[in-house]
Amino acid sequence: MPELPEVETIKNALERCLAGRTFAGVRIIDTRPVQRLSPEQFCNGLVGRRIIGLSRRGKYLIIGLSDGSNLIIHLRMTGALLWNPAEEEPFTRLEFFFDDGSRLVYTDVRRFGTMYLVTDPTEIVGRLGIEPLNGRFTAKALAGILKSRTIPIKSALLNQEHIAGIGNMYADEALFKAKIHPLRPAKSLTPAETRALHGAIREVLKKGIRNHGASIRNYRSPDGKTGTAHEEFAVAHRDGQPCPACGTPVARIVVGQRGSYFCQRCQHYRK
DNA sequence: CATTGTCCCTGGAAGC
DNA sequence: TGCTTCCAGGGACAAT
Repeated sequence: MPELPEVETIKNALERCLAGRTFAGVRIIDTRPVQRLSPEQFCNGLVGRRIIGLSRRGKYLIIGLSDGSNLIIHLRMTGALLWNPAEEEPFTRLEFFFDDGSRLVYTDVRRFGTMYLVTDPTEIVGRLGIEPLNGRFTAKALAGILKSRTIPIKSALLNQEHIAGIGNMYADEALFKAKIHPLRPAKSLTPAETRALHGAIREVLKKGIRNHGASIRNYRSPDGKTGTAHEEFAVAHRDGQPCPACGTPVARIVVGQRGSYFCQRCQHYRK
């Protein structure tokens, strides 16, 4: 499941592949991912445009084009972008062809992924909250986000309108690192806990990027490889395995309809 | 406004 | 072995 570190990894890899290339064609096998535009409008808007640069906002990948428009892609759960795959990829939904004969293949088993072609990116990403790796995301900023909210802290971290890019895996990892129970009301965190969580969020995301993302399910980087971040997860998707800190088996509960992994001992429910 | 619930989608796992 | 049912989950949207 691509979250911030996975999308950042994809962006970095695709930058090297795509920079300066011009779209020569688009093959839409499944129209579902293409939002707002007809397949014809989508193709016509891309063909002939050169790629200026790539960026990321939350879990969205933004590909800037020479005419000022932007191709914005969200991979949701199982979307993947593969650069010049050697073999035919299963679940291919769409293919982009470039002027030099290279191609970018979009696969998505569950067909939840979306793509947009817009002039103004804020149309799509304008509602997103603060970037957690931006310097403006301080412990104080986090405190401001949490102070009035009664929802479980885990749910608050997953709300993209508060903080952009944290998904299920990294929320669990950050809460473990800060020793906070996922069900604690967001507003109940002490200043010390808020500072710990702020640092933990930044650390787990940076570590995820260093390890080129986590491959819990279908995530692959554009070269087809899997990341290694999941190998160093403490609790995420590790129910029953020993907590790296105390050895207690990792527990799984459901918080806001999402499976949540944590250590009942290290993340004891206080207050 | 804040919060909760439903839906989308499909392969793989679990159950019978 | 083979069929059926359940589950995962980001985010849009509706309901409360």
